[in-house]
Amino acid sequence: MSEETRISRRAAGATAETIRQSSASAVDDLVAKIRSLISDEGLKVGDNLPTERELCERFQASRNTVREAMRILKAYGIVSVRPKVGATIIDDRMERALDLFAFNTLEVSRSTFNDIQGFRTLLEVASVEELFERITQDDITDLQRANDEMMNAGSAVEASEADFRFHTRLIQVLGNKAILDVYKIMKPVILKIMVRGKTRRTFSTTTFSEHAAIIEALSARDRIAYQYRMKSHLEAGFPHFDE
Amino acid sequence: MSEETRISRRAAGATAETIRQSSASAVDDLVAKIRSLISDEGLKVGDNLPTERELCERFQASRNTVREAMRILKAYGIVSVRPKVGATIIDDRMERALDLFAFNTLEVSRSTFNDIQGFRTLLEVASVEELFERITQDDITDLQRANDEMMNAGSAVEASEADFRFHTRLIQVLGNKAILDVYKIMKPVILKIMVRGKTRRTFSTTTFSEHAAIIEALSARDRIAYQYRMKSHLEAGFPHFDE
DNA sequence: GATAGTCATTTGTCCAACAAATGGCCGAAT
DNA sequence: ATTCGGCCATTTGTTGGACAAATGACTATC
Repeated sequence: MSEETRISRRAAGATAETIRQSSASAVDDLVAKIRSLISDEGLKVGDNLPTERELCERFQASRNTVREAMRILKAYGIVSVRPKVGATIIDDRMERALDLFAFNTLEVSRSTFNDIQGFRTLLEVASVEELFERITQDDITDLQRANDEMMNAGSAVEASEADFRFHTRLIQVLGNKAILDVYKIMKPVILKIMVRGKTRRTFSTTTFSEHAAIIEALSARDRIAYQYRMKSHLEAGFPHFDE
Repeated sequence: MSEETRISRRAAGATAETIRQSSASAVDDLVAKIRSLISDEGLKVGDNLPTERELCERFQASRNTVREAMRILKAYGIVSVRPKVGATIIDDRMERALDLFAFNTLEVSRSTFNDIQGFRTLLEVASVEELFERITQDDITDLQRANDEMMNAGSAVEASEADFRFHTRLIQVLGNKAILDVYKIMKPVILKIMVRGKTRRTFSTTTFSEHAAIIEALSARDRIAYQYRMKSHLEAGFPHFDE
């Protein structure tokens, strides 16, 4: 490296130092600056940030620094970055916040079972009005397919995956991203609950007909039957968790 | 750059490709690998990760890739990085989850508002049976206290905190930890929704009487009145989010 | 008009160097 | 012997530059 280049680099560093908003690192400053940029320019979900190289110029930072800042914004669910397209503003903060809890899957205790199944009862049974208001024939077809896949699964684990897919598909009908995210986050625990005390055979007999009965109630637009059958279905695993 | 260096780089890239766990980016893979490392080695809070350069060697990645991965882990509240000391394992995930929404840059979008309030309607309105089954005089007393505190709050922010306390106390009646945790995670978003289009005065007039009416319905064990009033209360902020 | 190919742009990864921070070591002063 | 200050080695922080890979846009061809 030539001497003059080194000097100019040092000078650039000193300049950045004086401009620096806080005493934090250059990356953290950059995150703050990009945040300001978003609010100052009034950027909304769907809009694009400047390219990385433009951000380098604008804020006098190297591209690696910009990239580390972008990684933070990505981790926060603020932007989605794609090659050629650039950084698009999104709002996945809720999903990210919930993600943080999916890190550890501990043993499922009786009380955890009660809490999770109680939660699911609220989401899948108490939501009956919204559910019946929105459900279409396509939804019912998908539910039937998931149930068939569960019956034909090769193992208990595969079957429980299909079982979960059935319930997720039902939640999806509500059209509420926050609820769907929460449901997905609970997946590891729900899977554990599903396989507990069951064999591959149980899925293709008992569980399959319970699902079929639920689908039938949905088709017939029979709220009472739906609520009764879903509630019973969710309580079915209860005896396996006495502790 | 010499020709042989270029070739070796290309070869290294190919090797990484074959080893790569998923089809995701090298950084995402590295995050997964470091997480595996943490659980495989049984590392606990307070322990240190290998240095960045050691991670480079171990996982055949460049230092920039390692650093971007570390930024993600930092953003997730899994590690704390200090010069000379290195990356120490921490557990700030809960705190980080709450921080996510304090990220003021992004306004609460209309769709987020709809999702969150829809979720809350499910939790606070559709849970009416369970709620009325469990609620005691002590619960009602606490609700009244929270409502009084909201009226006497010194600022809109303080009032919204009390407002949130009121609703959290209600959720608490359900006795379901999973639901309560999820509600707490949503706190920052809910707070934003609460202050939207409101002044300190609004809290001590409109919001206060809405809460009072809800408490009255709870005391009178009037399910229908409770559901109607809570639903209206949750929908009150709706006009402020037309976009 | 549809389609396959190329081209340019943008992100993704790598490398090498130096700056800055800091824990630990060593020596001097008391 | 102990304490304090300064030096040193180690580690993270930042920079610049190069090339690979992905992909949207444009163009030529049929």
